[in-house]
Amino acid sequence: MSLEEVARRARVSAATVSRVLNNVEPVKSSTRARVLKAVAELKYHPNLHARTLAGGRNRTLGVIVSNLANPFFFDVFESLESAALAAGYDVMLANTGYEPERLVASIRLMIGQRVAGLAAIVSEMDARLIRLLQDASIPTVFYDVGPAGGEITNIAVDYRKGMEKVVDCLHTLGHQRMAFVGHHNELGPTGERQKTFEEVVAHYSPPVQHRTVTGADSMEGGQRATSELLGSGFRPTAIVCVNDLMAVGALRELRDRGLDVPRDVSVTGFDNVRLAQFCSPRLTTVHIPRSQIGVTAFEYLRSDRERPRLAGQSIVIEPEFILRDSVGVASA
Amino acid sequence: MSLEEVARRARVSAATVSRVLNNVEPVKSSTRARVLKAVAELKYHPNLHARTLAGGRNRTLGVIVSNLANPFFFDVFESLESAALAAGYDVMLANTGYEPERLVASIRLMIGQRVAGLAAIVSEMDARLIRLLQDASIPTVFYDVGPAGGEITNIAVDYRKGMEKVVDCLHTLGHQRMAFVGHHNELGPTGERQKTFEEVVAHYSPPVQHRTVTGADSMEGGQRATSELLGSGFRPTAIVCVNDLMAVGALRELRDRGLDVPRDVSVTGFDNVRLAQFCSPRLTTVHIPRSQIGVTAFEYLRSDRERPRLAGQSIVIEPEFILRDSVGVASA
DNA sequence: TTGAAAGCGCTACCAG
DNA sequence: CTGGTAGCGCTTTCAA
Repeated sequence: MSLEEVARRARVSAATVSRVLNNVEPVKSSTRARVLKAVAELKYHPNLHARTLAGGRNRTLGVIVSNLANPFFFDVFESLESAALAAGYDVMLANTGYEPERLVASIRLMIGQRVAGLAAIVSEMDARLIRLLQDASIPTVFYDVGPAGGEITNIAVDYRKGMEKVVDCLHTLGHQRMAFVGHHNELGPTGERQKTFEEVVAHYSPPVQHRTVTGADSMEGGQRATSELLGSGFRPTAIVCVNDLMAVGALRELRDRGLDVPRDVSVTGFDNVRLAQFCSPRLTTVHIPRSQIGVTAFEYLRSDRERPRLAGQSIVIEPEFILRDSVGVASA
Repeated sequence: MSLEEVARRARVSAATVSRVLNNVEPVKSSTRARVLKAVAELKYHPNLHARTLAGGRNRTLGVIVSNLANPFFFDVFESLESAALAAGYDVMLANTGYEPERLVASIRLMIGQRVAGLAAIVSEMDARLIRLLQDASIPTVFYDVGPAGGEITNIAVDYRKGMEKVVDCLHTLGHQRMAFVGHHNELGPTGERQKTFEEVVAHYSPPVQHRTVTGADSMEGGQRATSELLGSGFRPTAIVCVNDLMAVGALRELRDRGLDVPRDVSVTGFDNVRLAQFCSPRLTTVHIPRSQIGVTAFEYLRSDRERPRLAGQSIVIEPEFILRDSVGVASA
């Protein structure tokens, strides 16, 4: 089933069918009608591969994320996608599950598809892969891969500031024994949160005791890490989690051990995903404007109108501390 | 950057480069090495559109889901994807957000891409769209679109049985005033759950009072629907939710109103997503084997080995009732 | 073991 | 307003 067959049936040339399908250039309406009729009768659907090959153009954007099961990534994707759709772009999504091989495969796929732009919202990006993308010379937006450079745009969130507020708040409430529940991936944004936590905590005097544990980026991971933490004998009065998802896991573990939040232990999350308001107690967290990230990424990827090329520049987004019920004054 | 250029640099023909890249047919290893070297130096990535066009074949499967923000859909997708990846297929994902236009667009996209198979895990599928897919003659697996037919495979879950267990359990515990929190989409699986609820509830004597409200398929939707329910003056002792996500929203609303679960009101979900064990109280629900659905869907889509063509047949999956903390005996 | 050439289905340019 | 035709980049016979 091809353009050719439609052309034959409508008794016109392939060129004309193409014009009708892309409604471009003048086509007599009677001809147009005849073509459309043939298209319908033959149940014809243009082959997108052929179209892209011939046209050279490509209105498809690629998005790669680390963990779609974490609402943070989904929200960023969703806002980027709807902005793109509204502007007439298609979006391809790839999920790596933090696995380097899948990241590589996804990048190759996107390059092979000759996407018009790529948003890499992943924390496991390494220098080699960045090079790969640069060499392919496809417009790329990264999320927190560190210093941008060349044709690369980098969107960063000022995690440090957010994390400082969290720890300061806890310290002010009298917490002297804190723990950090992070996840396995030390690179990128989540690693930065952990580093910041440890640095900030180290500055207090009298000193604040602290300890760090890690787990998978999931509710189960948060629960296990918390279990390990508590099993180690350390008795934190506050647990700072790398994100909301893991914080919900921490909440579960604490409850299972008969500990009350926030009376016995305070807990904080990060991201302010919707779940943070639906768990109980409601999570104290740091809001990261995910839809702003998605929309901004798209704005730097679209190429129809002239956009400022921020070569090597990083755009920084400010997070916002949100105090809710999961935090209270330090217990004995 | 094309095959041609690589061929030129390696001083071989395009055909040979193609052979090396697809490692097929005999190629002298010295030639192979030369080609690989040229590929690396040129940072060449084959154009997948050209490849698909020329080859005719296509190892890409399409998956369309209604709401990726609901873990149910994500879980099905994920298991299907990993089965597919392991078997050497690529997977394209499209999310409709329950919007009919996006469903149509997604289907057209998949057909245009000439995917090797399509899994439509959506509840808003209508007869017209099913025809569209049939006409495109692409192997398709539907999720609960009702009676299958023609080349179509349909995977169904015996919701009725699951819902009966839920209502029976509640009735046994003495609940005489029940409410159903459903979502806007009356078609497909979720509509069936609602219908079943109403039918089962109607059978009891003395009669069980009941009422149904609906909202969006999200935690917020569940909260709002519950708010509307309670605002109407009806005082259910048990709230049966169409799925876990909305049940978590119901939990939130009840807590906000100072009602204790399960002491004052019992709540049930459906699906048994991971969240059901991480909220509190833990949700009584019905387990739907999502990974089984994903894997099964893939098995009916793969075409390398001969598979039984279940024309017009429906395969049925059994759900399992899971009693947890969100249910208790009826309050006064 | 390798090369030449014929498409795959479509768009875009050039005539008419 | 419409048709002819040259590619787009790759795979795949068919010969050599």
